[in-house]
Amino acid sequence: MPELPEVNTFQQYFNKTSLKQKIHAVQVHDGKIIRNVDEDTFVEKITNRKFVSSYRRGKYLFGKMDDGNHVLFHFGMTGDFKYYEDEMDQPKHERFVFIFKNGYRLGFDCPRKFARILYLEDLEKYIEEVGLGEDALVISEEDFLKKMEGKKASIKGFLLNQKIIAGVGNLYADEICYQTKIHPASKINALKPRHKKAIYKTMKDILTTAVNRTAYYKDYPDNWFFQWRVEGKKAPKGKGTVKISKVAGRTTYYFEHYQKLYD
DNA sequence: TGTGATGTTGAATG
DNA sequence: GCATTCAACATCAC
Repeated sequence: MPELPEVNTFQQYFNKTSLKQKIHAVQVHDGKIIRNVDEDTFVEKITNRKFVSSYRRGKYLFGKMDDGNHVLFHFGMTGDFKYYEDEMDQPKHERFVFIFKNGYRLGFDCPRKFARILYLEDLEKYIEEVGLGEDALVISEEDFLKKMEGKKASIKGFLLNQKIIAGVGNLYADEICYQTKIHPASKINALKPRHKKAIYKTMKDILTTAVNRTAYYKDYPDNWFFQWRVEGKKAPKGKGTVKISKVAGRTTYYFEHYQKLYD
């Protein structure tokens, strides 16, 4: 489930469990998700190092090691960390694991192998190459509005584009559209300034709330859209029923008439 | 059994 | 060249 709030929770978990401990060994069970170096290099570069800090930008989490190099964790759709001691607790789809000197392990679990792990010697260069946008919780309103200038794409496509702003994924994009009463297929160039400002503010509010609640869906406010992600489900107060369609190539849920289409 | 799923990429399209 | 869309990636659950 890793969008910005989830990755933020992973980061806290990583910081709490895995910083400042010497990495005694690295075991790779399936090297396919390590994208830029081979397994042996990965193991060699990380063994005997320790993580000293972490940096999150959007859905990307960078672990900084004591030699200044980084490991990038991108969780794809199903990536997850698990810190454990007993080998019996190894997650089912663990792809690699860091074994610390104290005997504990940080496993990287990922059923679908959409995650990508990179060993990086130049963090800035990598971010530049990928063209990764500013973090959705960091970007200023001014910059956000500037990014919208001249864009004709759907608002949902805009929010999902990690090169523009980093961190919003499919579920939170739908949530933002719902809370601003804007149809996700609305064109950016058809939106009024007040709509654009509302989208910015709502995005920040939603992400901040989600982060504060550790991305735990069950703790989200009752009036959020998450619970309505069921096609045909009836909503109270004349919002109609939930519609499902494809916008920007992704499955999209919304209230057809309640959320106005600007085209 | 077939279909689609919280993400990203590079190729294809307009 | 630019902005945008789409199929592909690998596996599991319904």
